Amino acid sequence: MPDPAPRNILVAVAWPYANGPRHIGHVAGFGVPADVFARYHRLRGNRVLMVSGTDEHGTPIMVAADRAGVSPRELADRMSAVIRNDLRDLGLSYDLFTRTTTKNHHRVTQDLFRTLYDKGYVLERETLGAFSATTGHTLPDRYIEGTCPICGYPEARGDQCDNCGNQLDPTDLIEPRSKIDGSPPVFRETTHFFLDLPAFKERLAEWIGAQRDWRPNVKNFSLRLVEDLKPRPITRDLDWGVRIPLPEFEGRDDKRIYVWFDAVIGYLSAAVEWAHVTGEPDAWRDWWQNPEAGHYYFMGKDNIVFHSVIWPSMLMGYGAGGEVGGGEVPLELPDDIVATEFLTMEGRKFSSSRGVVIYVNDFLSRYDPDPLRYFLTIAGPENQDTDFTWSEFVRRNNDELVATWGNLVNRTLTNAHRNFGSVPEPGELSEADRAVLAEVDAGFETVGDLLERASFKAALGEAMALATRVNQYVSEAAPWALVKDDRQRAGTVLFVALRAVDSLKTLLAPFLPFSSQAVHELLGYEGRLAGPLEIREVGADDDDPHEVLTGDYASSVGSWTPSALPAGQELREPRPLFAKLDPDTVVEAELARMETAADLA
RNA sequence: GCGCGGUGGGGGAGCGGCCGUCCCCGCGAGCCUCAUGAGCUCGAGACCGUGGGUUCGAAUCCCACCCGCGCACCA
Repeated sequence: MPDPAPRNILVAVAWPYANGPRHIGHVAGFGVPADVFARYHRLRGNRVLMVSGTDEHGTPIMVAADRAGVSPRELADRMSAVIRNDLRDLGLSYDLFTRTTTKNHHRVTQDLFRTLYDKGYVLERETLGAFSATTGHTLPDRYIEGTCPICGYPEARGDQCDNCGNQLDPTDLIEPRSKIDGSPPVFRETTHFFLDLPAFKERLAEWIGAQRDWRPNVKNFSLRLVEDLKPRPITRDLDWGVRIPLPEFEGRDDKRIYVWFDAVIGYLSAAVEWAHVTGEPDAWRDWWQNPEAGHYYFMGKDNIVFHSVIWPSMLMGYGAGGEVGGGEVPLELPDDIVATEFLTMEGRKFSSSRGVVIYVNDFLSRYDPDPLRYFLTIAGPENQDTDFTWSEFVRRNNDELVATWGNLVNRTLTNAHRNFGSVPEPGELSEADRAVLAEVDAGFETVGDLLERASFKAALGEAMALATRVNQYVSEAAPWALVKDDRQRAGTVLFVALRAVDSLKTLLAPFLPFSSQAVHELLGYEGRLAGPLEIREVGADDDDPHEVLTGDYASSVGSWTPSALPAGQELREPRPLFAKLDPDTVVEAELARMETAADLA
């Protein structure tokens, strides 16, 4: 297929909040789909910039820090490192995974705030706020509980009563108390800045209405939100967050920018930081100020509003303006907002506090990353909520990954390695030989088209169907029988099968990067398909040293093409790609582990 | 109230005629034996949530109801 000119693709991945380790539901939502998409586009020859980082400001981190007896900064440092390691171990190929506590991020956030303020999109309003009596900080509604004035339920939250379902205001609660320390909250007038969302209503409605490719849930939900927009606060009474860049707030420790506001700006600030780190400080503009670039955002469905309404409003309001933008070309709006539904755990909602959870690092301490990536793609919540069960995980691993793909690789390589030692020299190809190769080659088109459209489940299913197709070919051609009396023909069949496996390795590489690398090596290639990922320290020149997750993926760029495996290439000693799991022991052990955690919680 | 969904035993796709069709499993039978007891072939199994309607024709469009999930000042 003729390749069009390379496109610049921004893969903007939701920022995991650093108040604790992330669980597999989180990475099912933002991480794995985004990584599959980014890896595919690199293979396709496009210039990918995949950015994200840990989201480290706000009340929940202060609360968690308090509980742990450390400062917010210390807690954020600790959790950021844990999350960074988890994402690396899962093989999420960020070009830059940074943090919101960097100088660069604060600078970019302040520029956005300042510019929106100067252009009149920031309003100042008096509101009645709830404060912790002990710390004086803003107490978010969900951290206040008390007796519901409607149904008398004693543990109603400040925003809603879980018993009768009515929306509440924290001032409605009878005997309100802080969920953090039990003290009664103090209500008082406070001044905050608000983002004037209604100012963008018409432009948002027109822009969202014109979208053709968004998933229906995202588009309809967003259109509905736009009908009823209210100004939204962008500051809080805290001392942990980005400082408000206005003269009257200089040196003041009582107000900060609201964490959600700085978190969404991370997509931009991380791109700016990436450009700085790579030594081409303006390179980020190739994505952000380039109308030809594609901007793709990945998140769980609970985050849609920020990406389809609020962040676009901020971008529209900022326009070309500000110190960072430079005043000439407006910043690009999202092209697609890929929101994933929710994953549940053995029929229950994930809940860290109730022990219904499986953390990424815990999972990866016992199982390999590719089976998890496989499960989360083939059985994940792409279009509707789905349930993670251990028995289904084991089944998918054993009956699909091991039996179809792992076995194909193993039987093909074993036959070839044992009988020939290297890729056999083929004779003339038969019709069946050419047919199977043509079908696999066509996969680069079909799987690629599905990936373009973010249909990950279908794309992986298609690639797996091709593996089944090659299994059929191998069964029919039976090279193990041929080798006894027609060595030439056996060699031809194995040559065809090896080429098919080599192509499938590429087709599966976005989904299963670790095992595709293994196949690459077994086939006798040197070097890496992509990566490796690395954690390294940057920012020393800016007096702001911090660790980031990054990697060099240049080797994979443009290799989305059918195999050209040369005859004569030495094969390595085959070994199984995936571990088969014992259903009984795994399911029993994991369910017991979950029950123990739930009992402790 | 609004949005998304409800498809053989499990999980999904299909979203006006080719459809009760397709995919991954499970189940039954057979073939093969190179391969991690893996692979290949054939078969049984469904009132497409329920009730209405539109249409020459509906899983697919409309209405009502039932069930599940979600719904911004939480991050």
